[in-house]
Amino acid sequence: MNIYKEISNSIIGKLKEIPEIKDYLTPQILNNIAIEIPKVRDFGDFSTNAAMLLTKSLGKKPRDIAELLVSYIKEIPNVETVSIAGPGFINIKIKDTHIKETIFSGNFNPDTEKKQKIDLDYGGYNVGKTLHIGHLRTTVVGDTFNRIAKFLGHTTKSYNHMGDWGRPMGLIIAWILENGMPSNVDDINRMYPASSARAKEDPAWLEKAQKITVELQNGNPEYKKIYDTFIPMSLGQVNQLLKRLNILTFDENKGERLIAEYVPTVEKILEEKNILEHSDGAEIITVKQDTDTEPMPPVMWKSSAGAQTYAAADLTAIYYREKTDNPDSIVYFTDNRQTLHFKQIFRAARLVGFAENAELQHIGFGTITGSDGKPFKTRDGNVPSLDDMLNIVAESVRKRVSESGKKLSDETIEKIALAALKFNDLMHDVKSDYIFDVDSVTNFEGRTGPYILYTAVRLNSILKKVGEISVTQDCDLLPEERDLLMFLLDFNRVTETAFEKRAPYILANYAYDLCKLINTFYHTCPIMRDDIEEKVKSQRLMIVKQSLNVLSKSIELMGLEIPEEM
RNA sequence: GCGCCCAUGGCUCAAUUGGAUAGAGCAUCUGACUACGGAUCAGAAGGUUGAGGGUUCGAAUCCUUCUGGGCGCGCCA
Repeated sequence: MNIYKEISNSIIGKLKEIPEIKDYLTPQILNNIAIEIPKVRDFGDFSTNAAMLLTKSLGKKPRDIAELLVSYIKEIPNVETVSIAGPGFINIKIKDTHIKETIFSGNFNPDTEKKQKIDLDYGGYNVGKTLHIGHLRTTVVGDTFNRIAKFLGHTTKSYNHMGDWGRPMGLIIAWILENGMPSNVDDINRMYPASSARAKEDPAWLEKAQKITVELQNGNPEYKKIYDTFIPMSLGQVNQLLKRLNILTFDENKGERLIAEYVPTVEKILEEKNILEHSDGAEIITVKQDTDTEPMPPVMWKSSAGAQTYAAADLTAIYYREKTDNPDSIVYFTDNRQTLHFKQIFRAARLVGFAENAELQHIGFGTITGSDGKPFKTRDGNVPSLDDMLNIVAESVRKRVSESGKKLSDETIEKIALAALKFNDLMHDVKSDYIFDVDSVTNFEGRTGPYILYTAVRLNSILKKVGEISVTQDCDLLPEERDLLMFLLDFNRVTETAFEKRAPYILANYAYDLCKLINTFYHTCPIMRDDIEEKVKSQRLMIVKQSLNVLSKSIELMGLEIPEEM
C-alpha cells in the first residue's frame, strides 16, 4: 500500500495524455516534476509543481498551464478536488471514502519493486574495551536500518567487524605476561587502557606489544592460548549488552581475526595484479588520483613491523563478502572520522576489482558531545559505558514512577529507559554531531521515547476494552481524524525514504509526529462515551486500531518494545 | 598548510533534498471536559536561517567570498 506512489503514477500518466504538453515532457522535466505532500495541510493532500516547470518550454504563464492540467487531473479516480494556488501549484484532495477504504483494509505491507541484497557493517566493537557512548550510534542506527531494510523485503546480512586482532591484543597480552591472567571481563577492560597508557610513555613497552601482536598473528602458540582465554570473556560481555539493548543478533561476528584467514589469498591477488608497493619497510597500495584536491595517503596493507593492519582487514572483508554474499551494496555505519579511511579502502577495492557490482557506501555520523561541544564525558571526566548510561536513565524512570505513585515492574522500567536512550539517538540526523544532555534524555515529556511508548500503551488500553471492530456504516471525518489517516497513508513512503537515504532518523521523526496526531485525535474525538453514536464509535475504534498498527510497526523498527502499562 | 563536515528562536532538533506562511520539543506565560490513562491536550510569546554577493518563477537548501566551530591528512583501530 503506497498511496503516494499511486497518486504520483496517476498524475504523471495523465500528463502524458495531454496533447498540448506531452511533447514537451522531456526526461529532464519529468524528473523534476515533484509530487509532494504540502507542508501546510490546508492546501491539499498532494501538490505538484508541473505547471511551473513547463512555463519556459510552452511560453505561457504558469497559472494558465495549471488551468489546463487541472482539467485532466480532475479525471483521476478518487480525486475529490483540484485547485490552483500561489505561483501555479496544483493542489489535489483525495476522497475521504478512498482514504478510509485504504486505511481500514489494514494493509501496510510494503510493495518494494526491486529487492536488494545488502551487507551491513556496524557495531565493530573492540575487545578489551567496554561498549561506551561512542558505540551507541553505530549500534542503534545500524540495527534500525537493518530492520527497515528487512521490513521492505530486502535481504540483509549484518556483520560485526570486531576489533580483535590488532595492537590492542599485543598490549593486553604483554600486560598479562607481566601481571597474570584476568579473572573476569572487568580485569580485561582495565588492562587495555593501562597498557596503552604505559605504551605512550615507554617506547620499549610499545615495541614489545607490537612484537607480540605480530607473533600472535603469525601463530605463536603461547600468545594464542592467552588470547583464547580472554576473548570469550570479552565477547560474552558484548553479547550480553547487545541483548539488553534489544539489538538483532548479528548474522556474522567475523572480525579482524577471522577475516585474517583470507588475507594471504587477497595478498596473492594484490601481488599478481602488481598493486602492492614497498615503502619504508611497509607494504602499501597507492590510491591517489591526479584529480584529487584532498590529501589521499596510500592504504597501509602491512606495517613495517609486519603486522596486519585494519586497512587490510577491511579490504579483505570486501573480498570475503563479495565471494560469500555477492551483495548489491555494502553499507558501513561508523563514525565520520573514518570517512577518509573508507574512501581509501573503496578505491583500493575498485583497483583490485573487488565487489565490482556492489555499491560501497560509508555512512559517517557525527560525534555525541557534551554541552561544551567536546566528546561526551561524565562529570568525573570518564567516558561512560553504555551499561552505565542505561542504568542512569533507568534510575530516572524509576524515580518518576515512584513520585507518581504508580507501580511498574523492572521489566517495564527497563523498556522505558531503553526507549528514552535509543530514541534520543535515533531522532538526530545521522551525519551531524549531537549534544547528549542527560537532563533532556531523562526528561520524558515531549519528543522522547517514553512519549511514543505512552501513546501506544493508551491505544492498547482502549482496544483491550472492545472486541472485534468492524465499520459498516459510513460517517464523516473530523479534521483531526482526516489528518491522522492521511499521515498513516504516508508510512510506506517514509520507510522507503529512510531506507534509500540510509537515514533511520526519518522514521524516528515520523513516529513522533504520528504520536502527536494520535494524541490530538485522542483528545478531540471521544470514543467510549455514552453519547457517542455507534457508527462514529466503530469508525473511531478502527482509526485507533490502524494507528496502533502503524505505530507499533514503527516502534518495532526502532528496536523498542511496548510495555503492558506505564 | 591541504581537505572534508557543520552553522536555523534562550537551549535541543526538523524542514519530505529547490517549493507556498521555516515547523516541533525543552524552558517561560495562560488555559483544558470531575483524566475513554495528565509521561496528555489547546493557546501565547520567541526567527532578516552566522555575514555579504550570485544563480531563477521560487533558496535554510545550489554556486562564490568571508567569519566561527568540529574532524581528518602512511605504519592507532
